[in-house]
Amino acid sequence: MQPEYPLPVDLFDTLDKASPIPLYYQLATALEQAIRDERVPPGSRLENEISLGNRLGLSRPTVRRALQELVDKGLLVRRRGIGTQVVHGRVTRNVELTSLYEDLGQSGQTPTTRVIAYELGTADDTAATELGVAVGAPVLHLTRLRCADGVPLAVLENTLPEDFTDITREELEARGLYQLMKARGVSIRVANQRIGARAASAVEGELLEIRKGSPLLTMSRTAFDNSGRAVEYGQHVYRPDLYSFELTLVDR
Amino acid sequence: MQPEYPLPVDLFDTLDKASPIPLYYQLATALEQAIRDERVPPGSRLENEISLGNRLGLSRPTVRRALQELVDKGLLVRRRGIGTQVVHGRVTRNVELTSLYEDLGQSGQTPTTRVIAYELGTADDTAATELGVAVGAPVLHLTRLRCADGVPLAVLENTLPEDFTDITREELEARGLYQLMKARGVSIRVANQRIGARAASAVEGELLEIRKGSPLLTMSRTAFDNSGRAVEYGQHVYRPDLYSFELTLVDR
DNA sequence: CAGTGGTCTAGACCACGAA
DNA sequence: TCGTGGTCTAGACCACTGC
Repeated sequence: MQPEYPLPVDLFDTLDKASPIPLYYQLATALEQAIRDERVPPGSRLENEISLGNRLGLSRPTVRRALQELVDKGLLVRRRGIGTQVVHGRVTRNVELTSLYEDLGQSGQTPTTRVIAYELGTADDTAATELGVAVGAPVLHLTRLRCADGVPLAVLENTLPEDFTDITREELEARGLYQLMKARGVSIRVANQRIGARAASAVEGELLEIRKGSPLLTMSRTAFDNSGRAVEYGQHVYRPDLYSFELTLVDR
Repeated sequence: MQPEYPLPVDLFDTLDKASPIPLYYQLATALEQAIRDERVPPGSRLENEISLGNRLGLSRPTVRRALQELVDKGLLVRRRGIGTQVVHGRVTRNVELTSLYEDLGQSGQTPTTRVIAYELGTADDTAATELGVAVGAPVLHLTRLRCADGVPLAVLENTLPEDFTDITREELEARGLYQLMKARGVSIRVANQRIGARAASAVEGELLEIRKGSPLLTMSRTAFDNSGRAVEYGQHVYRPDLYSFELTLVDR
């Protein structure tokens, strides 16, 4: 069996039992950073959870919860009777429940938005089904062009329920949609997405500065807030040379 | 506050404490089925976890774990001080760690496979990086055409490490790759995927019976087994009119 | 056999939201 | 003030692995 890798104790000096941040989260974050920095090498076998808990002054369930977080992110692999190992190979980021606007900002690009259409209308069949409102109910229709460092990247079409009609064009050009919704006390908890591809229409080609008929990456999404209500339906298209989706799948 | 929805007790008659199947899993499965069948209506508020545990003869952590499974799947939403609610709106399936072959079978279609290329070769730069082997190391290169009910659906290119060279063309035409690997004692635990789009090449167009230059949905994936070793690198292209990816994102 | 992770219990205290 | 979920503890038994 592979010998266990002694986790540097100083990794966990940052654990603060008085902090409002949960202990399992503090531990998971510290360990994740150590793995990403390769201070804990790929493939190495970690110390068992009981002994780790003793060294850290944490109970076993707390340690387990921290490790499970990293298993779910695809960074660790555990086997009964064997132990816990760091996955070989590059660790990648993941599709998360963030907006494109924030994603771009975090990857060092400057996002800008142009509002193409902004209209109070009524829900068509698709929008009504996705948002769980009646056909013909008042909704807000948005079409935005999102650019990164000035290069057109995506056309974002969204339908929102009536209570977001106080969002202005100016706000939409300055911030991401999720930020604006959050500022109104609505935070997104769950989203169902479908990712596909199709050819660009003439209008899409013009907006994205590509030829009509070229491939587009498509994503349609319905998002729900923390009470389970549908608060957004979107149909987005992306330039595939500039954007793609990354995700990590874990068997559990 | 919304009144709580009394979970039908008979839903949980199937709980079997003697079964080797974990109790939290039995409960999660039973409840998921009840939600999908709308025996528990969308938006309804569930009974609190303590009382649920008492009624079922389970401890609170066990009940919590079952509920958390469904939160992670996007079926439930929980709020402190409020309670647990079923998400509104359609419940969708998810991208899971299964092969296309199994996916098609489960959705009632008949998958078939034609092996286009089968060669023992050496790892190029990309494959070596992804699989974590040396450049020039012996690997198995596969190209397969996957059809559903006789209609060409995807071209699957894969690179496997040396120890899978006993997989035959005949096996590949009869089963999915993951099934063959599992039969050899290798089960896939983690996979990193990137989903994008591009135009079809002439060869791809011919295989998939579409025009050269039409849009393709692309997926590249590196998969790891339960010891964290990379066991597969694949570059797949799909006909976007016949295939798309569904996923559920949850904020945690 | 000894060591590992997987499951389960019984209870405690806390933070948040609603009444 | 009360009920809810969120966190944490201390311990138990089991299943699987490798020696």
